[in-house]
Amino acid sequence: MHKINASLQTAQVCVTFHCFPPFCFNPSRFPHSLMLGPSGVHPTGIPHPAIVPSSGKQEHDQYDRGMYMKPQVEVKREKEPKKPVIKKPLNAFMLYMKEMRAKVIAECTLKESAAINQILGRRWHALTREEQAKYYELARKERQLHMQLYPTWSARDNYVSYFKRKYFCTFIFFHFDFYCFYKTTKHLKNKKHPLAISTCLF
DNA sequence: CACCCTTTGAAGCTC
DNA sequence: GAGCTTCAAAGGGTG
Repeated sequence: MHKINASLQTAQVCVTFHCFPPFCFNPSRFPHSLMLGPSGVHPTGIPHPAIVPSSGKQEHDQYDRGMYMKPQVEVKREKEPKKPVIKKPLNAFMLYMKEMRAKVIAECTLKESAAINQILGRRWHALTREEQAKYYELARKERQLHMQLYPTWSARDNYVSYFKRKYFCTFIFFHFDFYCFYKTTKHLKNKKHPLAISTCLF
């Protein structure tokens, strides 16, 4: 009927309701200030990682200049072209991970990204200031390039605030409670479904 | 098949 | 402005 995933440890909350398709929560449904055309080519015509075809899975090559574009596979609507999303520029650690991941996989014969990232996190801290500086500089250049290509882009374009999530949860719980209440009272008149209490908790 | 896990850093949000 | 939250990448694991 419904599925609620709440990960407090990572402070990332995801709510998916299968029983109420119109209310299905999806960050991509929030408007983005800057979208690219179907070809994935930026209006400036300058090739960049942010530019990737709107269809198909994201590809990762050696210097993936399409890494800023993410096809909105979350939105499942037929006859509606999937609009690409301009992604955040990678920070220093992300650039380091991208470069060293293959090496760690080869060394440790691991494939699970969570474990690999733990190793990369430890190795990152083991780097000297000079070694880290190389990646900070790379990240700075990436941000500069990103800013040049997408001057109107903001990280908030891909940002779903806690308020929005909380507000949405309240909204769907209210409707879910109402649904349960309705289903219950169809058989048990004058008995309120206990789930209805959850609405008050928000 | 969508989401979790796991990391750091940048940027957004809230108070 | 401090402190918290989200999202960038990755891909095996999970429900």
